[in-house]
Amino acid sequence: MHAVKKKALGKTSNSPALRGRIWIDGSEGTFLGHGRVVLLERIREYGSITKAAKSMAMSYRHAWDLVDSMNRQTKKPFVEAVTGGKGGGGARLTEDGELAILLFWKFSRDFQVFLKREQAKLPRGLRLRKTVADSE
Amino acid sequence: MHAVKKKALGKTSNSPALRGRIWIDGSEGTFLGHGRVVLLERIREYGSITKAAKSMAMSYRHAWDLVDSMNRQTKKPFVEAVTGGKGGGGARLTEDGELAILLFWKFSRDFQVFLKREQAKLPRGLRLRKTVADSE
DNA sequence: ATTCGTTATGCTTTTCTATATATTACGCAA
DNA sequence: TTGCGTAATATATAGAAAAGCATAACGAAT
Repeated sequence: MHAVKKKALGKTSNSPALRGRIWIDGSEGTFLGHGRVVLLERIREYGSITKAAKSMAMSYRHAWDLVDSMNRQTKKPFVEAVTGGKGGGGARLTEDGELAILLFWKFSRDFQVFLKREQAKLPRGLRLRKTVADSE
Repeated sequence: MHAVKKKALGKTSNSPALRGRIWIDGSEGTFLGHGRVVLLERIREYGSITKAAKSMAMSYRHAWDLVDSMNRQTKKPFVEAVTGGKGGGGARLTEDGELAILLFWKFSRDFQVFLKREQAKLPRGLRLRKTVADSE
């Protein structure tokens, strides 16, 4: 990471950063979230839950549970898997899964815009303590 | 472990719900979040970290850690505590703490508005499965 | 029939967080 | 001086989530 130095560091305090997370809920609770959507993208890319999980440093068990959770909550599944056969099988992203990805990223982009706007609204009143790391 | 589950009503609607959480970050990570702000309010109400924690079913240890984390990251502390004395001591919310509460709730209200607007934008395309009646 | 890589599934272990418990310090008041 | 209720701090326990591990089923290719 490259730190941009604009002026000499004086006694000015940091401006706090806004952060957030968003989800789409279904009948069992979480239905779509950042991690799940990335997982869907990786499944599309690799055609395999195993490879998708590995590419995210996630256990296969966890990845499978997430896929199963999504499939249980949709009328039409996002991922269709086959066992056995050429290459041992694999998994495929359905058209609905594709749309889900688009839907969530749209939501996510809107959210980032929201955070940026809120950031701009922050009053100068709130003074945070500086850190050593901020000096480099 | 009981097999009794909350009876699910047969919903005919399948519109997904949007959910989210927001935080304000400081030099050590989380600085302000929903739980921390409620804690500040309770400290103001009870004048005691112990009573505030109890009112939230939160361990004193955890509450103290949160207060300490906020105080470490602000230039001027949000909570001032005194040990010993009449009643054994207590804790008091500072003016900056008061402003922090207002600031966060404003952020939080804006976020709720955002979620409502996003909800309205949701396409009818995404079909979720209806709440599953117990088949056991 | 054997091999192969993946899905699917159960069980165990690790990890992280918060709770629970215990102890000391504190200072006013009786 | 003693008692009281709180702050402050250390250590231990519990619960949940994820990872790790083991194993069976599967079906095309060889």
